[in-house]
Amino acid sequence: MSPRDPNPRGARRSKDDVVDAALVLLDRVGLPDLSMRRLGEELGVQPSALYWHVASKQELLAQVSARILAPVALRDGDPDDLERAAVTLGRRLHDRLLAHRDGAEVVSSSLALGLVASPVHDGLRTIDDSPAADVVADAVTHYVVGVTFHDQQRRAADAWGTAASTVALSPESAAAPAPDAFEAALALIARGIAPWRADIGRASDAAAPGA
Amino acid sequence: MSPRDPNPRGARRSKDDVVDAALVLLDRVGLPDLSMRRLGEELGVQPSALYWHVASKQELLAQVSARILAPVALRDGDPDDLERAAVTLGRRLHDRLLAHRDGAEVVSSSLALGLVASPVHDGLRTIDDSPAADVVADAVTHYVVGVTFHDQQRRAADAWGTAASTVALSPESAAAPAPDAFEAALALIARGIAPWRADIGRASDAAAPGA
DNA sequence: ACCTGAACACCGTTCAAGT
DNA sequence: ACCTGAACACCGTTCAAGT
Repeated sequence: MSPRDPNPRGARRSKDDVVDAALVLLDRVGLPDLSMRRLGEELGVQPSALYWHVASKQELLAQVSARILAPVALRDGDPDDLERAAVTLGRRLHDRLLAHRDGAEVVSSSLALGLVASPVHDGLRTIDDSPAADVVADAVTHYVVGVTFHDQQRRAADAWGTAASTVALSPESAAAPAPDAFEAALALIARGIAPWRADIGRASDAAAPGA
Repeated sequence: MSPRDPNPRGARRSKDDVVDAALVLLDRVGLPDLSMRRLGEELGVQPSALYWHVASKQELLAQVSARILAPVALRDGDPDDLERAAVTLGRRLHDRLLAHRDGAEVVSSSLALGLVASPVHDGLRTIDDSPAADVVADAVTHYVVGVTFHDQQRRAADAWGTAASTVALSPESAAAPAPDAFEAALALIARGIAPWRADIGRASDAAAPGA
């Protein structure tokens, strides 16, 4: 019951245990309160012990990001044209980010640091190996992550009274677009970019001359 | 010359001085090293003195964000149709974020917390007061901020060797789209969404029944 | 009006040493 | 192989008190 010493006998932890605990703790306390010390406490271990399992907090968060993103991957039965696959992956990414507290912020920085692979890019590349796939993936990923990050931060701020400052807020906090606006924008981004295969980025070196 | 006591006589600081110094320090050391203690040192003042000028570090960063974003605003001579104005503002936002170290990260969180106004939203709303303007502004803002954040983080990581981990990187670090791809994507996002005025978000309450 | 000094309650990370 | 204990070098913020 007590948070200290939940593992009184030799029961050692694996790296997976550490990542699991981090994800659970993230959902309970949020990213700002997810510290190595707090996580150690949760696992009944000194903070320094965590550094046997992971090289740094950033690496730990990258593992957490990978867990969050795993179900986004393209699967059997998904559309196989660029435009519709982009919408499917974007919607799935959105769902996954919303499924965990501060999910968008955690994933955003792991993605930016290149410590986790982007499932949208990976998925769309299997459908279309032209540079257009990356451009669509960029647009969809940044839109979805941006909207979700904004949304989650606002919720957190509203919850803990940080709101009402420089910017005049409408009562409902003006936040994210309504669900149908999100869906519509996602579809339009994909529709706007996907069909456009002209020489987007001849800057890429001669990689796939045949395609 | 010495960083301590550059203000030996009574010379007191204004809030503007503090924000100015924060922006200069940001450019020199980057966001991770921009601490209240370091900033106090730079101003020849105890860290606690800063709290007379700003309520919190977050508020300080919001002021810094406002300075960064100020020149993005729509001005005379700018296009007055939604699609072209969106591209102009997006390009301008990109330039401003790139003009300061970690600009995208600083602005991103101030924007998400609602502590600074979005110049893209404000600008486009003067052109078109339908909900479509907000949807275009969302897409453009999140795309530009996302791409720039990604780009700046990768540069920083590459510079200080954090790269080469989980994800296989191409030698050139695969980073942001080539400049022309960025331009193209921005144009396509605007072109994809702007013309689409159908009932995006009837969720918004009856605000502008005539328009 | 603006600032000092001291304190509170924290951080991530390293590293010798233990089992 | 996995962990402890102690330390290093920091954080943001508060608050009485000074001028």
